[in-house]
Amino acid sequence: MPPPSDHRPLDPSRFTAGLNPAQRQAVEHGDGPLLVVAGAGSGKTRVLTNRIGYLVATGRADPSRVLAITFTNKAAREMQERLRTALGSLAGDLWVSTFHSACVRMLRPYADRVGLTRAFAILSEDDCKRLLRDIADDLDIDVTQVPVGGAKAAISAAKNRLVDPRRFRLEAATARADAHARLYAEYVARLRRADAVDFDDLLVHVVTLLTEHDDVAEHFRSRFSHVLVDEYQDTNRAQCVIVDQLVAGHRNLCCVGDGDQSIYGFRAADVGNILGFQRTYPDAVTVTLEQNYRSTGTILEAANAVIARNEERAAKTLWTAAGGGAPIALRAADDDADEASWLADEVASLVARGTRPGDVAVLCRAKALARPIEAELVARGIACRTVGGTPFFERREVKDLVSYLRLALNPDDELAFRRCVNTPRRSVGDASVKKIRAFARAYDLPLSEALARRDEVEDLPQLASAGLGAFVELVRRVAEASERGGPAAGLDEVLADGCYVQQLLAQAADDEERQYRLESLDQLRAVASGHATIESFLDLASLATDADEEGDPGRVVLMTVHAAKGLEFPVVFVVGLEEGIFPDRRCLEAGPLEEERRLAYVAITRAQHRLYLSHARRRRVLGQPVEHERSRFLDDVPVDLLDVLDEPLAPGDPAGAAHLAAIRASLRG
DNA sequence: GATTTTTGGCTTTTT
DNA sequence: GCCAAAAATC
Repeated sequence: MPPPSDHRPLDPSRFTAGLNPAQRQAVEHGDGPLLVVAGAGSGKTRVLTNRIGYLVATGRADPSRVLAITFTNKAAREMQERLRTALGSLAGDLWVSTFHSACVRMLRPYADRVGLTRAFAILSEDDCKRLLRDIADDLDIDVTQVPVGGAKAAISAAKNRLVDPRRFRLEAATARADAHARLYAEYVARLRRADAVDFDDLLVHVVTLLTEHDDVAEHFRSRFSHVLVDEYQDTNRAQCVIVDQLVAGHRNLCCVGDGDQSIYGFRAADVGNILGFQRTYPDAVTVTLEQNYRSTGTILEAANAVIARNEERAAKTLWTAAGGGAPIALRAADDDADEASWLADEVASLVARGTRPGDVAVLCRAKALARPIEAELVARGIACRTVGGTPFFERREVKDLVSYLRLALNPDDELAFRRCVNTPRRSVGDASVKKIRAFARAYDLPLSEALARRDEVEDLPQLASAGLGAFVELVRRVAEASERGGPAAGLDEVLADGCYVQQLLAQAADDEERQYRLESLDQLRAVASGHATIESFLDLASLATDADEEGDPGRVVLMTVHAAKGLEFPVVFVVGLEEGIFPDRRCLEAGPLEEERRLAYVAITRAQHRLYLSHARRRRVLGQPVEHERSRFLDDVPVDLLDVLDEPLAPGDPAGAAHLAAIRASLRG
């Protein structure tokens, strides 16, 4: 007798209905490695989601043994939701998450294997840099010669390439690299001592678990029967090893990606992973999705023309069944202000003709380029929002309060301690903190122990000692309250006497800021109350980013091209298309521009119906106006696709300018 | 020890 | 041109 079931049996055909042959092949593929090379807008998310649904519906996979990896938390949430709709209650058991969240889940139970406790803290970028600054100080490294930002980037790249401090040191060829090597070694040691990890460690430690602890590796290999990875072109060495290790037994691996959209090389992403997939898995089936369902023929033709100039790529040409559509508007502005004002005019006119502001996106190479445009839109009363401001969990007031929870969980968390020990003020200044730290270091005591024995610290002012007493007591109460009522109760304990709020409001410049800060606190409390334990709340706080926020149909959205990856908009403006800006100056100096070109390709392929491109002859960079030629990527777009607004095709060529002016005059007349 | 002023560094891009 | 950290001052 078949087991009783609460829900109707799922019909697998619902996951293949309406697919084109290539999509269907990918969804129906049986066991073994599968690579889906999916051009922009070719329905790759749909394929991935339907494949999971199909595996479950045909009974080939138990949902609780499927691991799906996405690039952002938002993508994970969306896929989770789609699957929940399609699979009903069955979807609840699926693991859909980013690499980093999945690694946290895998690492916590086995933290002791890599020298951590289960309660290890995940440090933010800020915390890491602060730690590096301390280390540089102790090692007598001059941070004006070796900026910590650069050091952090170098260390991060090394970790993602699985280069340990020893090898890093051997490969260090310059004085700066040598300084980085010394910082790296000490940084790793201190993180471990602090029972803390940075983002990259999440991957590195899981690699260690999977390659050096056979029982753990075995556990996870049998834990998951199918592994699916989205945006595979942006995986790095560490992530690649994790995936390979996880599927080492069954080899049920499905990777989806597009080498042409690999834009995270600076974060150690390695296009080689996707280009070499077939070499790693010689029996892999490769399915290529070339039909685009997103953009007009004109937009696609422009995108193809731009990307075709790259040499390191798998040949692939997107096509669409849609018509040509409107030409691409190209605007040459005098300066950044002119560009902003033109853009605002265009948006206003689009909106007047019925376009919803939320259907319009403005994309730029770097965040700073969005500022003048945002200012202009606001001045014109056009609602907009910029993705990538200070993320919620990086806001001062949020970090202050989260630090209390971190300390409640781990009383030895020194970075959290320094952040909130004197916030609100309790007469424990820098000098007193230094004394405590020196004391702890001298006797090799953990922070909590040093605090308990603060009477033995020399020259600790009476006031500071009393303040520390009150502080330790408060943290104890926070821990207690959190134990009883979750992290929200812990936060309430911090806020109970009102000192923190009072000080926060006193420091605010105006009422608007006060309002904003109070809202942050409310939101934080709301988020915290959704978690039963400090641990789960802190994991979220460490891994959440503001790209996770939902769109608003009433607002034009401004963002970087990186932030726009995976999104689509009916109307797209790509601004700042200038040599030195896009492509970026450093990349121009660094050599081949393949990644910059891919970035341009990603930008163009976000557009569904209308695409606007612009560049400014003069632009303020770090305050000073700088002259820029227009971007080479503009010259790659076939002229017949363009509607040139106000611009001679060859800048600085008087004949060309006169020629076009004549054409325009004749058109007007 | 706290508050204000000054400097300096920085901008690619982010989980 | 902006922000954060160091220095100068109260």
